[in-house]
Amino acid sequence: MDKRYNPTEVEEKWVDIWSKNVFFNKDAKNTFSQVIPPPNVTGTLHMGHSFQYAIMDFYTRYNHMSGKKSHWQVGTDHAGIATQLVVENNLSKKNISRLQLGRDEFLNEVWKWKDSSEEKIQSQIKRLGSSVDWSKYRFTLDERFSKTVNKAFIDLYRSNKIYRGYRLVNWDPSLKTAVSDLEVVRQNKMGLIWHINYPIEGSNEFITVATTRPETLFGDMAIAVNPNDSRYKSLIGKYALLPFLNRKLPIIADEYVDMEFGTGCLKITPGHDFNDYEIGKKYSLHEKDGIVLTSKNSNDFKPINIFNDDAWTNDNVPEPFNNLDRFKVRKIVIEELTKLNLLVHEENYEISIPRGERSNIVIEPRLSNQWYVKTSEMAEKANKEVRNGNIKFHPKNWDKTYFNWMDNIEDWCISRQIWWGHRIPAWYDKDKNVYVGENENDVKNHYKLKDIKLTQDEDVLDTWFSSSLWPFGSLGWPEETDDFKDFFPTSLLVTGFDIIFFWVARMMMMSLEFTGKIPFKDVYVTGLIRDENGQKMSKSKGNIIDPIDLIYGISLDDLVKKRTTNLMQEGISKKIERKTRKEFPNGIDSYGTDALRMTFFSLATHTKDISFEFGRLKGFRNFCTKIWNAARFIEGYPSDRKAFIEENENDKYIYLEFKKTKKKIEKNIKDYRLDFAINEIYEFFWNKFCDVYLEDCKKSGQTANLKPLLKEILITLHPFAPFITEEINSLLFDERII
RNA sequence: GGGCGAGUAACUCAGUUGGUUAGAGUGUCUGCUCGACACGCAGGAAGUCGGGAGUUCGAAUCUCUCCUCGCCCA
Repeated sequence: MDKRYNPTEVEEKWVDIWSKNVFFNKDAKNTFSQVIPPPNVTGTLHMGHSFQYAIMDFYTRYNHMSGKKSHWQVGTDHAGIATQLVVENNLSKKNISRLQLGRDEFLNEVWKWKDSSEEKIQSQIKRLGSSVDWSKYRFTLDERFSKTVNKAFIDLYRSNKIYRGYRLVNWDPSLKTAVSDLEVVRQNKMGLIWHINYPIEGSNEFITVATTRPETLFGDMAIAVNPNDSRYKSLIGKYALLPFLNRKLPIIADEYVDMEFGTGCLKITPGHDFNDYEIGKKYSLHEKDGIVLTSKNSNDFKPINIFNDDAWTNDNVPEPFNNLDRFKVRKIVIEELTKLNLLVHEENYEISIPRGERSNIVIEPRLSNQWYVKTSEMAEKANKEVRNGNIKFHPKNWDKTYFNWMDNIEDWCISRQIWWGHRIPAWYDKDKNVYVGENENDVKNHYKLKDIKLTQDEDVLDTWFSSSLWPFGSLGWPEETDDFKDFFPTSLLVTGFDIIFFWVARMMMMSLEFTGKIPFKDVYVTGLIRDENGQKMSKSKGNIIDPIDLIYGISLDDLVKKRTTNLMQEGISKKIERKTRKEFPNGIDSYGTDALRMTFFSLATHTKDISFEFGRLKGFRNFCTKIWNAARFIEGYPSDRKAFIEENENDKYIYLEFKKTKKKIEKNIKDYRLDFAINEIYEFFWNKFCDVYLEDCKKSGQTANLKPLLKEILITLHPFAPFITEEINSLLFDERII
């Protein structure tokens, strides 16, 4: 054995072996299975991925070594909006726009990007030593998985669980697509609230409304007050006149209005506010000849839309306000109201601004046709499985977060007005009738259509729709494949708390819907990896650490270069460089994958935020060296003994300790406490095996047990540190652990 | 407004059902290049466990309350 352990050299050797050979207990009765949360093909993997993959690989290896047929399904996600944006940004650097290229040409570009990103991701997964079967690799937009997605959509549609609806959605005006509630991030900020006078018809009086969005007044359809509000009782039933347009707005009374808020009078703008939409629907507001009417017939409800898809004002807005950006309109509206003496008051007010998760632009509620999944019934079924304990969260407390959302779940908007994704399998005739099916022929057969012209829906599905099918789709569903039969439902899901709603909950709903089974039994919810100061790692903060750099090490200059190239804001690069040079004056050392893995395990505590610590990484690198050196020492005491035989007090002591340690580790693994487990093995190996037993063997000269004991220890240690254990095992015993 | 979580050694964190002198890694201090290992060995310092009150023979752990910080939902 070399005097010093050289992790990268050894690891590369095993990476090569493990990525080509699948270890598989093919005749075992018991199985263990899990699916990878497919990483987005937007670029490369980060610390969070390697953290979770370490845990997944641990359980795959551990279960394999326990004799189970164990399978870890690998794959990647097309990540619709995210990937499309990356490619669009790259093209815009060359001054090419998506529209210039056209749909097909643009998609070609995205596929090219996907190929290169996929290749990087695959090699990273391999480099971490992940024990997956590459022959079973799936991509969410490959032909087979697309069939799964289509089938799911069609089945849901034909069983009335998907519908198309014209209603208010979260609209991203820069991406020009609808996004789901979950893709909207709220930002609280100090803003302004304006008090505006609306004249009362046939009098000199005014009614004063308070609003944070004066620019939407062109879409106003009513004024609402609380029926118990004595200030306004006399006005109920009268009309207010909308400034600039003189549209007659009914003054309606509804308990919904909070008397304490603003003036106690709300302008109702059903086309541009979710709460107002509900009120508008309740009273079926509709405009006729400049008068807004109410009715009991919900079909009458017709909200007024004042924006185009880019959130510029449309023709429902008069001169000089039309064809302008919404923020400009706001400015002019305020100016003109002031001129008319209708602006009463303006004050600071804390507002909550909805922004697009991806684009960061202010989201505009917008009326449009979209596809929805009915969720309430599915959610109830999923909840039951959690309540029954058939699906368990670890740590348990996450079920509260889960229920908090599921108990208030809304229908899920699944259509997106982008190009990269699963095209919605729906066709329209010239009268806009909808036909859903696998393809045009299938549609014509199913609906018994004659030779009429059909056009396919332009939209694609929300990425999370396909992801929700992943646990069974990736295993072959709807085909009854061997993998599906053997490995579904899966045993375990390892994922971050940030996607419990996006993904975990939706997989449960879809899995129960299509297979009648739960998708997984245990959900191991991990925290999110932060930097050493608990800060979220991000390019703009300049605190990103690439797991590969921890494995191989990186020079200071290269690290600075990596952190400062391709920044969105060029200005911050100096600051990032200064910070980086101060924090890593000598760059980053090479630590090796085993040390990184073990660090992750020790950090896998039950907290939400996990600060990645170099101190700990160093500690585990030292541990690897310790293991190597102990083995090197033992190598010097050849022995033919195959099994450990208790011959003296020292032997009795260590073997008992070893048994106790193994027992504790097994319990920790069952409880999903790898942080405890790694501490147990660390403590045993260093403080008991090395410091006590080895020293004692040196003194007594009774060394025949060293090799057999080391062999047993290597096996226990293997899922924690697969590379070094496999290497030592092959050097000393000329065998393979796995 | 509703929900969840955090505050323990210089730093980052454990502390699993309340039980001897509160643990780990890193850092730090002293001494050691002696045949596995200086990425090491031997030894040491370091904590009024956010504040206050209570329950208990006994509280970092349970209860109440206050302070500070974070996240999620509306």
